[in-house]
Amino acid sequence: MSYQAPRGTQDILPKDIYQWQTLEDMIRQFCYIYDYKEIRTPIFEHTNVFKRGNDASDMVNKEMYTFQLENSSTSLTLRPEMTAGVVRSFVEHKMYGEPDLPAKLYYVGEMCRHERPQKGRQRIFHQFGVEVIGVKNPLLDVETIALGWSFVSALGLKDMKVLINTLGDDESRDRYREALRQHFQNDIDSMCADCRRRYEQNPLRILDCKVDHDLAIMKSAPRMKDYLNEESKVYFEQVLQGLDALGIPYEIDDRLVRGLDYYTHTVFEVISINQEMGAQATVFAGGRYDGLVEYFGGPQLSGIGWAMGLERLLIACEGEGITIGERETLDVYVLNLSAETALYAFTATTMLRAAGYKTDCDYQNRSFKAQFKSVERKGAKVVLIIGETEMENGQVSMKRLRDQRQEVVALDALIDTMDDMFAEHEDDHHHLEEKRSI
RNA sequence: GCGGAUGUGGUGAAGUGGUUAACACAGCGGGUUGUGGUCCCGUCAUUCGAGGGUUCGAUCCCCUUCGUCCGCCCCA
Repeated sequence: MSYQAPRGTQDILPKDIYQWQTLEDMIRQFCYIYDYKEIRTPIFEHTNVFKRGNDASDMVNKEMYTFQLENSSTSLTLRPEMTAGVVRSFVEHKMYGEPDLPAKLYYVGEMCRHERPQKGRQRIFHQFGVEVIGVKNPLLDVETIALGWSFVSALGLKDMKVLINTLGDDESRDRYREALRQHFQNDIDSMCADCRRRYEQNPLRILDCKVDHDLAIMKSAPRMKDYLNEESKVYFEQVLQGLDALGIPYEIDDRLVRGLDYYTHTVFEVISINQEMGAQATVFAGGRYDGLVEYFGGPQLSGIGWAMGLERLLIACEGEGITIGERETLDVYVLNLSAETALYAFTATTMLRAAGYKTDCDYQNRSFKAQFKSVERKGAKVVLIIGETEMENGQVSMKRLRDQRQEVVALDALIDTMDDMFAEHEDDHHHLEEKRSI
């Protein structure tokens, strides 16, 4: 093999595409009901859209596909996430000036991160996500979570868990970060290398260290909730009350801090506890961001959003034995018996297609047997058999697979006969209506 | 970025330093010159991820490289 797709990327082949199409259809239906509008932003942005001065996350600092064209001084980056691009767009198009805020947006698209691939982690992967920007109301935190939760529930996923926490506002978080630094100050040198790094970059992440998890110093570490100011505390309580009211189960996890630097207040992570998930169990996750709109030059408006890894969602579905979408079938297969009748058969095929019947035929002059196997593989409901006799008489032989009924009809009467035949059976009829309505 | 496993036809897989690379499924052809799903027969990898090296000779030994899988890290 001389050419292969780059590491961590994959082709989604026709045999699997129905899953993706079904998933995307469902996503659009859900967002339609919640009155969220789709937004499509560029697949690359100016690097500084993602790389913002204070950002210490690995995603931004180590995993971005950043490039610069030879005769240009502009640095561009393939998007590793959508939130930054969406907020940039929100500000650039002054959506904050539109009536009926908040802007309720959703997207589906591929993201690029230069990570080491493993189960549930690829270099190009698909995310479905929502962003609600312009109004700060705990009910919107609840609404976004509810949208995602009802979506995964509608798919039939049961092994799901909502973990939630609050980081408070900037003031609360700064005070907490300082408290953590002081707490670990004397012991940090004896802790693991990762923790020493986190101590500098993001002390909050020390708390979910797996290596040093059992140290006494961990257990005695200060808790976020003790550093929340009144406003932050009330906000979080209102979010939880909303979730209670909707009957969405959750666990408060005060070690949940999230990796992206822009989060404030609510942060959450919805994980699958299914065995098949491997090490990457987070299906969708997100939080509120108070400072981003302003960062991009807009007014001081808050937003909330989450992103869902669609490959991970499919793994979770597979783990729970959920199949998405149905096998495609064919209305008619046109079986041609000789090279001499090929054009006649092709004409019949074209007539059926023009009438809205999903039709395919043979292009290889294969044997009767081989063609009939195609009929089965493709799940055709009706097979048209065309040989020299039919052609000479301007007819076709039409066989309905359901009851093996076969008749010879004039080519001119083919479509009428098909319509009658399909109308007899309710499922077939339904199928026909669907086709006709296109 | 670190660690471990792995790579033979469309698929699932045997295999050995020595000339024709098992077997099964799928495909295709035929038995049944025009009615399938069963059965029978035939056919189907100058080639063992790629590139180099050792050797009289390498799919099997060595090196490099690429991909895949799993874990760490990180994240969706």
